[in-house]
Amino acid sequence: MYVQVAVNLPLTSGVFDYHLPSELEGQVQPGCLVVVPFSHQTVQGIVLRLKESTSLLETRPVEALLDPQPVLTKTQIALAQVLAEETLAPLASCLDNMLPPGLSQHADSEYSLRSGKPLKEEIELSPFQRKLLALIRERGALRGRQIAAAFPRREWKPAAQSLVRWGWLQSRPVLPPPSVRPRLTRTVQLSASPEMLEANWGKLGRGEAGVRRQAMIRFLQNEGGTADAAWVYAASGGNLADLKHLQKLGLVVLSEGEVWRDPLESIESTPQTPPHLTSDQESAWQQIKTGIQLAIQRQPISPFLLHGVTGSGKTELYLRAVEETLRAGRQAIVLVPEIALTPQTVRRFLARFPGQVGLIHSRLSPGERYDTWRRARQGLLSVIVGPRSALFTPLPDPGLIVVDECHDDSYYQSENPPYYHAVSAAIIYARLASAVLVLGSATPPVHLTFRAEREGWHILKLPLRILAHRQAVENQLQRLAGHPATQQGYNPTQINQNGDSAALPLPPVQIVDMRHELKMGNRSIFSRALHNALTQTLERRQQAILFLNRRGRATFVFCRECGYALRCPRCDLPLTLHTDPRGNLEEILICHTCNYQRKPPRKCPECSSPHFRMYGLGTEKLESELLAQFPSARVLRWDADTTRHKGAHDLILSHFVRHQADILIGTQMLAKGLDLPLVTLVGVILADVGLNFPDFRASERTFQLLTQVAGRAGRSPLGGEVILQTFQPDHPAIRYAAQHDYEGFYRQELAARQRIGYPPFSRLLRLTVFHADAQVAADSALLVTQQLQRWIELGEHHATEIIGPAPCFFSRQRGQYRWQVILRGPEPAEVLKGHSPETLAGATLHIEVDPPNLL
DNA sequence: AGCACGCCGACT
DNA sequence: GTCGGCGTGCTC
Repeated sequence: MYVQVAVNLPLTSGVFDYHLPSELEGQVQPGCLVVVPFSHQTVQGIVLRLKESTSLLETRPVEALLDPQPVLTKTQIALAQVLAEETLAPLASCLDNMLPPGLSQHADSEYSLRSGKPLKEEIELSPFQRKLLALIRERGALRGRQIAAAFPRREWKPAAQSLVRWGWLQSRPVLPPPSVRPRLTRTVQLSASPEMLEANWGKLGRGEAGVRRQAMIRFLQNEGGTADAAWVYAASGGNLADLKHLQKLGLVVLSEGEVWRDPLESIESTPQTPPHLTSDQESAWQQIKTGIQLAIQRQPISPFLLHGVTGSGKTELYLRAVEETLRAGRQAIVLVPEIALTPQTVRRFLARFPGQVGLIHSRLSPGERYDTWRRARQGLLSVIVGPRSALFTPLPDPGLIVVDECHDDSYYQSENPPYYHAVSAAIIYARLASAVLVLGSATPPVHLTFRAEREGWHILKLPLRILAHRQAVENQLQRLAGHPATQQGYNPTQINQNGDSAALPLPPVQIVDMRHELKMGNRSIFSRALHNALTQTLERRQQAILFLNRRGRATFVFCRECGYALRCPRCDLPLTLHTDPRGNLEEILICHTCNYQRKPPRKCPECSSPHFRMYGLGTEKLESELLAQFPSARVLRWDADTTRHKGAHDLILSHFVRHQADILIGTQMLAKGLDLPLVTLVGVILADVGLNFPDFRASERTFQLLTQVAGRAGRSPLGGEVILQTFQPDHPAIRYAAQHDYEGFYRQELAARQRIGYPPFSRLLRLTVFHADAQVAADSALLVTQQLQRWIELGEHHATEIIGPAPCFFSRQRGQYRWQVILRGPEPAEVLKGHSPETLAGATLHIEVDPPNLL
């Protein structure tokens, strides 16, 4: 019997045949994690399939089976194969990505000191070589991973290899065992009759040991005969040696049982009865329900795009869909952007399906993660809630996949291969598993709506916000009664009664033209309108949110009088201000897509204003300005800087929800699904920030963000308003967001994309070159571009064009300079078929298919 | 990921 | 002449 194995080496796409030794015959199935010899090393691998025969003359044997059960289902293997093809990532990286951290291990080398006389004196070694030698002298034999950890971001390999060559060190290949294991507990059972105990009492031992062992027996008698060993130790002061002694006397039986590490064990959840649906929800629900029933009969179901405004009750539909799926004996996966930012959604799943939910998040220990994964594999968990990686939980028969807030950036994996989008992966997985896919968002990505229209997906709409159900409305009013916040601003006629529930209009949005403010002599970052609204909010003792999307480097060049931002004549994307890379200390404007360059103009080309300059503003500056103008306000800042520590999210949010602060300043975290009842004012300090990012989706992202942020206001009977400050009040992203008009934005954005030939009217492939040396990065990018040019000509891919090379917008990350080349066309990945550009750059190269941004 | 193989330039 | 640089290709 032979097996086809994908070996776990990051850069191998190939599969290899091995034979099964007789002791493993019958044990190994597709999806099993095995250890195989590979060249001179030993590596992990995944069995893809069993084979009766092989075309090879000779095969090597599978060395070991690491888990008696398959670690991947057949559907997952199929998913990995499709994913590898579509993302141009090695198959090994796709398979590895599906295993829980700690289970999969990569082959490594272990370096240790070597006896005998080295070929070179110690003085002749380089300083770093001596440092490495000292480390191994101090700590003994070390694996490559450990050395890498000791010298972060340092090229240690050449030094280690030199030391091996000179005879100072020796290396041997090793494969570490999985670092996660099932946790076992020892249990003790009293196995002797009272008479037998009596007879053996004298043999328990003298002195303290005897006392301890007697205490053990008494404790077990009290416990009814059986107990956890840990409890026995605690009650008696004894240890394992004592128990072993008792076992020898035949008084107790020791056994080992497996326990699950369950992070949700201590969370109490109150089961909740499902609320009634509004008529919109009801009609959407009927369609999803039909889909789930058809999926049970293994009929192919096209995805559901659930477009529901903030607070329209999408989560209730997810809950019902899960319920229906579980009823059919299948399981469900619910993807959420980030657990820390969506605690309210997560809590509802825990409450509705007590004991059946497995929650995955970054704070889980590897052991907890592993156990959640194993319980899912066993069919002991039916609902998995988590981030994009939760999609790869080995459920036996997933019947439903929900992607909540499917527009969220965190669904894209950009750190390591495979570079994939969880929505694209979910579409593939749902098809392979005959599962229903529900993609929910208040602002579905343009390309998804486009695809939904063209491919005939089910588009479900929830255009109305649910205030709450009648009882909840009344409870809330009662709770707020007497609170100063309710004295003004509550207008009951705003609430439209609709059957059993109430719908609430979306909050009115006022656009404030900051150019006009400047003309009127107001140079503050607060417009007069926002200043007044803040004053009123504070007087009424209500709460406000101030939003400033200062993501990364949000400095850009535009005219403060007319709002004009200089754009690239070739790409129609905003130019970014830099110091000249040629090192002459001059400032220069660069297009981060095609590398067009020009000098910054002294005055605005549009209106000749001299106020044409770089503009930078962050949340910190905003906080100090706010405190200067409203000294009595209690201000909280919620951004990446203030949430570094564990639990910071919860702390800041609960502080604000309990009204221990009046104003919450934040970045895009504020756009997630928060329900903050007392917030009546949302102020967007500068809506333009994201607009001027040099990216084809800048406008879309700005629209999404503004729409989501505006949705935070007025979610209670108190009502609410949104003030949106901007230098470009006529920009479609801002205009349509202010009108809560998704359809309008979608149509105009689609037209704009078609004009400039960007997705969904073309596909993009991005090659990003990284190197610590700026010159090397630039040179390799050019080399890559020339090679692409040749491949395009050779393969006659005339529909594919090359854009760039150009430095990336974030031109330096973690000390590495970044350059990019874009391929654009109907199928740009075709150009790379049969080639491997990774090997020609002299620098690290990342290849992304359908990159969600070009920053 | 390693490591052998192989083809060029700088030393004995 | 050889030692060693790292580009290329292979590992069932």
